Amino acid sequence: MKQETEEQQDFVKEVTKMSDDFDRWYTDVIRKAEMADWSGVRGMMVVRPYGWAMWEALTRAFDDMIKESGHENWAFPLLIPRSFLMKEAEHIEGFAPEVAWVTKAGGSMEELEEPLAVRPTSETIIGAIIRRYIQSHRDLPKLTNQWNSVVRWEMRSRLFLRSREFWWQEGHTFHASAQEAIDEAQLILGYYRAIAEEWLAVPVLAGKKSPAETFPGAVHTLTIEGLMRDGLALQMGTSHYFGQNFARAYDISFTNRSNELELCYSTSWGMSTRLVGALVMAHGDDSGIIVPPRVAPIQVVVVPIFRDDEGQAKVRRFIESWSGDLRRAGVRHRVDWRDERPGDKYAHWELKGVPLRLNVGARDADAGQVEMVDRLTRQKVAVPVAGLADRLRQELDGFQKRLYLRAAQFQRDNTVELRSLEEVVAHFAQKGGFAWTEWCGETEEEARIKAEAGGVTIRVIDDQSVPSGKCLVCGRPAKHRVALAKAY
RNA sequence: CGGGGAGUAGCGUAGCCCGGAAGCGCACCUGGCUGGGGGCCAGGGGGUCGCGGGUUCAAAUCCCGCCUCCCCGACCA
Repeated sequence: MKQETEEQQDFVKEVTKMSDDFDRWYTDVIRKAEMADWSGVRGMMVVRPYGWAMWEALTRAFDDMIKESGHENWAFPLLIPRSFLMKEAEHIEGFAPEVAWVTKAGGSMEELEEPLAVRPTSETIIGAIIRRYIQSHRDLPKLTNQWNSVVRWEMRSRLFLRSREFWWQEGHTFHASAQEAIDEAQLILGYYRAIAEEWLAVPVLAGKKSPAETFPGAVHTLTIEGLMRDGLALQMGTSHYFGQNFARAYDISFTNRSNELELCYSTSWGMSTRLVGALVMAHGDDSGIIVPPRVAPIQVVVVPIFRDDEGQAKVRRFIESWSGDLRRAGVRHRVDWRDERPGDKYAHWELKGVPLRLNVGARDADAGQVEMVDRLTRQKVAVPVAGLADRLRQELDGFQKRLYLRAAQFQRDNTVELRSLEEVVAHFAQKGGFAWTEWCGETEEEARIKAEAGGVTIRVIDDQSVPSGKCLVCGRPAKHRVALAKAY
């Protein structure tokens, strides 16, 4: 009895193993890595510096991309009058269940004349406002974006993946032609793909969503879907083409070259702090998370090893002789001078997913080298300090690539080709991952898949390839090649 | 929002059934030995037992209400 208790206590000290309980592992690791926490306000998270820094890396990367293609950042109101929100019927119907309302305000809690919605997304308020700035085709395209947080009254929350408040960017663009807007949505999807694959090292499937999964009010929705290590898919960014739906609802029109009044074509697109959760779930292992170098707040951690004051001074001088080079070379690094044992520090930084660790002791100082340990392979190699900064940059680059290849291999290993609903049901009863198949395009058939295969949905439609076979459900000629998965 | 479980020091928990001095492990502080993969010894500090009310001589423990968290569903970036 006593032993059992001690074992349990020993166990809880550690992070839950990923293979034992993925959900518990996920929460444990995010909290122990000091990325985020629950706040005490139901469903609302606090993002801690280590997690926020990863989001910041993504925001900088994406902000650069959209600025390059002419987008501008705006700030639009947090609160949206009910009347604004109500104008696009399909849109409000889609969001109604998860909107939080402000109905009272001021010291005496006076009832407001008109309830204000806390934005769940800003199509409506931006639509209502942007019309003032658009008169002529010369005012188009209007390419807006804002970095903000939004509130959705979710019933069930998970750190980063689903919280009642989350941080994101929402882009909203207005164009003079349908084709231009369609191209815009596609352009942004490409950016999201780059963020996922080149920055987060997560390979994704990209394509259209099925009508049932299309954003409320959109003509079509584009998505990128990544695969997490538990076999569930995760939507990592979406881009919507609205046609003239929102322009019609909000009367956003312009005078075209022929001096006729015409409704704008619009898009919207977003990626959120969910991506930080994606990084955790796509790369983590039993030791903790693994952060892709390009978004890592700390790319290289230096662990000094010494016995006494004299040894410490020696190691310190040695580290100082090259750490300036790392800084100048843009290698984000930290020297861990905490008064802990080396083994403690190793475990600590592995949990936090720092890609490279340099162990540096007196012997290394004498030899003019450091011991470099890789978070992925755990292999230790001696590296001379001459040219260290360049070497580390190469290593980080290689690490980023290996991390991507590892995730790509995982995706390949967990992707199958299926032909019938029976096969789908049988497959997803056993495993996760993606399953390519062909579908007739009917919403009822899609609903049957979801119902019979326990929540399996169409994640993406691959419009590039032409289907040759029959619908997996009804057997009629297929219209689309689609990837199925269980998803978050 | 429906069904189930839980909230005791920073973290993880015992105690609750059967009311009667709030304990343990980790973390933290001090000193010492240590130091190349989670080390050891000694001493020490830290608690509105989630919040509010009730029952009782007495409540962490029983009763009522609320808040928060976890799991399962329906909803979802």
